[in-house]
Amino acid sequence: MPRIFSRYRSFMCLNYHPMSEYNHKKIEENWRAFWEKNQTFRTENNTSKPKYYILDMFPYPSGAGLHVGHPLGYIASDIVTRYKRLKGFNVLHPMGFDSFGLPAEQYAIQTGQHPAITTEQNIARYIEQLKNIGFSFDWSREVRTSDPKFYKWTQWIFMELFRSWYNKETDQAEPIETLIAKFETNGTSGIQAVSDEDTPRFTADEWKAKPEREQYEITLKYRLTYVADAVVNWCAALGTVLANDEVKDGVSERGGYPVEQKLMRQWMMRITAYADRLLRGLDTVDWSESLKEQQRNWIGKSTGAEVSFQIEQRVEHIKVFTTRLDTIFGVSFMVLAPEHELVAELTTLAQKPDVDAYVTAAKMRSERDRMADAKTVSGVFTGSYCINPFNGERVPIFLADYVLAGYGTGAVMAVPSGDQRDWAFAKHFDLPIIPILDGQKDIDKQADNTKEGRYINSGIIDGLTYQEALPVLVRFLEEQGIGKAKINYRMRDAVFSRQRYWGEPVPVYFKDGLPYLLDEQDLPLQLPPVDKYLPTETGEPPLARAEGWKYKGEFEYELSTMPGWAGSSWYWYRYMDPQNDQEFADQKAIAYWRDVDLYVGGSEHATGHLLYSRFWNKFMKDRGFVPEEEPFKKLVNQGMILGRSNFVYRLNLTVGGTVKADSGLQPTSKIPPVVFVSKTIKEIVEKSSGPQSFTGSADSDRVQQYLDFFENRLSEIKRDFVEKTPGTLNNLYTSSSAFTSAIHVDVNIVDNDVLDIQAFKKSRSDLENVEFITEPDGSYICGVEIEKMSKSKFNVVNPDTIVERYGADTLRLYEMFLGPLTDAKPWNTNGIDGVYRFLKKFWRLFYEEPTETRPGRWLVTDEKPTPAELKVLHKTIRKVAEDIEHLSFNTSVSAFMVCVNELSALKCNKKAVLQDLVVILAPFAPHITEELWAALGNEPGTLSYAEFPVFNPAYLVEDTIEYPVQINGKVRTTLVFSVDTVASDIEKEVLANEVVLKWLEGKTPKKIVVVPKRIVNVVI
RNA sequence: GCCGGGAUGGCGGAAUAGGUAGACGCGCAGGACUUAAAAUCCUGUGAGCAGUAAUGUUCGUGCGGGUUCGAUUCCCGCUCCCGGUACCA
Repeated sequence: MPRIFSRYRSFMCLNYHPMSEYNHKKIEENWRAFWEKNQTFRTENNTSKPKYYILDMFPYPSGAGLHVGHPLGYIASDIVTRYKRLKGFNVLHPMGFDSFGLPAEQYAIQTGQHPAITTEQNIARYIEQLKNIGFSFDWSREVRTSDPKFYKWTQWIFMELFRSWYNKETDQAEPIETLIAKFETNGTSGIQAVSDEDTPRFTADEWKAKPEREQYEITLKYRLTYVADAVVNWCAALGTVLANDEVKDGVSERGGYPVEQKLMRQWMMRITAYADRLLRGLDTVDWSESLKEQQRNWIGKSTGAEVSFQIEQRVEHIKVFTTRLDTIFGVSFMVLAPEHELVAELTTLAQKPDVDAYVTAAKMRSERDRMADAKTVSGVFTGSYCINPFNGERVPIFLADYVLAGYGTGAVMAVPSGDQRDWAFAKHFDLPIIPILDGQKDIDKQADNTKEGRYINSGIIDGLTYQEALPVLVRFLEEQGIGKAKINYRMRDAVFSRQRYWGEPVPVYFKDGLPYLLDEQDLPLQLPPVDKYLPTETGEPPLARAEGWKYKGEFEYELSTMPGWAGSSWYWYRYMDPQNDQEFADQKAIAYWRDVDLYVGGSEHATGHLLYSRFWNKFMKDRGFVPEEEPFKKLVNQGMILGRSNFVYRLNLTVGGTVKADSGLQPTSKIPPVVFVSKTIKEIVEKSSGPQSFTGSADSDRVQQYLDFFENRLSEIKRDFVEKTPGTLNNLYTSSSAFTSAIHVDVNIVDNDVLDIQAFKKSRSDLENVEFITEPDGSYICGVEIEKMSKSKFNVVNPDTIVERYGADTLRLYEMFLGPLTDAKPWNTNGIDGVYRFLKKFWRLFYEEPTETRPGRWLVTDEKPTPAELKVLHKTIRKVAEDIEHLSFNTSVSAFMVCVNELSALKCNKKAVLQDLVVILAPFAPHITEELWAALGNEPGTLSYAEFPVFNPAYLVEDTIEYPVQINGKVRTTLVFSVDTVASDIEKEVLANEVVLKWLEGKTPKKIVVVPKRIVNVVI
């Protein structure tokens, strides 16, 4: 009766606070429903507010659901989003799904279920999980790359790429018509285009005389997307091309079938046209230096020269690219990739068996293996020679698999005195190592790539330095017509075809062997139904299975689909105007949102997604579809969350006994009991039987206690086993080689490395009757290892259980509290209680702790805050605002903790302080703050668009400073001085200090360093 | 192999211009409340040595050097771990 009364009273007395106890479940459910109903986070495309676009790399919706690694970046971006709203920005913060991909296709192959169905289910689960964490996404803008309404525009961009060429003169992409116009007026003369190597030269008249088909064929060599042969991992047994990921140690991961490198007709993207702009653009974006460095290295711009080596007694040349033209007189052999187009011609009859064997072996090795293997030297002599154009020397031509066909010209001029790999090759094949610079040292032991000194054995550049020699060499090259200065890029054109089902169909059909674009009104070209998601028996992609799938009922479609990165290369524009069916996005919306102000995602996308996106963006800018040269102004990589795997140790027991030959007993018929040993026991038993046993240490009593405990338990188990399974074969032996086996155990039934034994037994039917040898106190301690979070390692932690137990606010704070956003960090929930306690303590500033008989009273008053309270508040305002700007969220969480600790100590319940605190905490913990914001008398739901409190430095002014006083760099005491004390006065007082005098021992200090407002150091 | 990143107490981490190493949280230990437990609150907590204690002192930021009055921070040389390496996304 009294309980009901007081609850009723407290409810009536105040404007709004139905809840005096911090009930995260109720609070969070209420506010999530409120936001959804009121569309709190819906974003408009035109307001007078300044725009701010915060983007998360959208996830691939896998079947395992969202794990705690996913939200890390989303929480960070949501904090910035909510902060920017409080700062008066109109923030675009959308979410969607990169929903084409291999896992769904694998699943479809296994189950026969259409990938669209599983993808749909996975997305539904992701959305539910994301909504549970309280992100302020504008869900009305969600996109999915596998939705035909979306991929219609991916296909449209592909078509625009096909309709474009790259004009080096204007340094941008242009419609193919401008190229044709040039052909019509001047032929190929004066055309500076990025194109295939084998473009024919012709005059305007010749062009006009060509038949239409031939004209079209010529333009195909210029378009930004084109068909060419590219090397792929071909697995004949599976009838398909494999991702590098799916190849392990040269064989397919599934099934272990052989994989060979095979050339295949593929759609390519002429990203190399943009190499230099991709490089230059990096200087204009606010990304981490390491990320930019990775992209620079990937693009790999190198300045050098291309030189042609005439093949002896033949008309053909071998072209090589070198960045060290100055070493040309040191060339003692030539190395070609085994796939080089001239291999067959160069191979002499005598060498043919060796060469054939080598080429076949190289086909079996993946590109990465070939590059990674620097230790073994392998190669084969072709039997042919070429001529060094600088000195006329004969140069033997070898093949070696460390030279890759796709890089540069697929040929390398080898200079063993200057390049370690060439040096090793020369040693192996006993080829000459010619010194070329007097500055080279010890070249009989290793290569020396120095540019120091003057040239020797080097014909026209003998006696010159590097700087002097280079122009001489380039002039010679050009005069003799044997080469030219050239800029080379490591980056290659991107393969755009996938021999897969679950991707965007390419909007192309073939007529008389030539590719043509579909009519634009026929977009989207939808994925046709197929009976199976496998390649055909003849090795064609799955789309070949689609029956009657022909363009206009007549022409063959392209059968490959687009790669995973197609949709993600432009998706951020779709969020600006996601429903538009006339354009990929309305130009007005694009003009307003322009680019992404903050992009958050994993560093594993550094060279894939982020290069392709920049490439497409630049292309779209060239063609006038978008306004900005760079799409992502600022970018941060969140660190990977590693899983903390737990292990149980299964005792390796064998059933034994002496079996007489005539006994008829089957030794294998008895299964030993399954026994799990706790970690400490396992370690002690292992150590005590190992070489370094415990002897005479202080621990020896404890060790003996554990050993006795183990022996007793084991005897018990043996006795039980004998009783339950009578017979002669009933002895149990522990293995001496592998005492136990570590087995992954689901981390969700382990708490602080202590196993929930009951839950473990219940988790699988075969574990019901297992035995445990626990610690003497009855607990079972698990082993620990940090590894990648993955379902197969049973270390995936699902955010749902944490949200259920602690609430989304705690999850959000805890993920941020784990450490710096950009660091990789192991996930463990050991500290989560501390964050939860913090929220409860924060709540206690507003509500008294409830007792058995009555709920907690509302404590907040309208009293004027004291200077001490204002100091705490403003210190926190400054720290949190700074931290958010620097994306240092772990430190702001601890700043909140310090603030609440201090306000609790001051017993501060004043609205003037607490209301500001609610606002600055809101981006981190939106639910609890919405609740308290309303309880403080504000209109529910208005917190998201409130105003971030302004920091007032006046509250933080100090009039004294505590100086640490060091002797020889070690702090020995501290002294307090008023802020305006001059250095000489400080010095005087420091020298009079008794601690300092003690250390001086009567000597005069050598030096006294006084750093104003910082520190004093006395050097003795 | 190549490119990029990282390493600080028992654990996650802090020290944002080279200036008191270990903020904050977890864990642990002791205490208060309780029949008890949970929850909550209070105190202590890098390691060693000396001291009843206050305290003093030495060592200490992966390893080995260097620059500096002073280095977790800057430089040189290593070790180990992680990411990427062109069809995972």
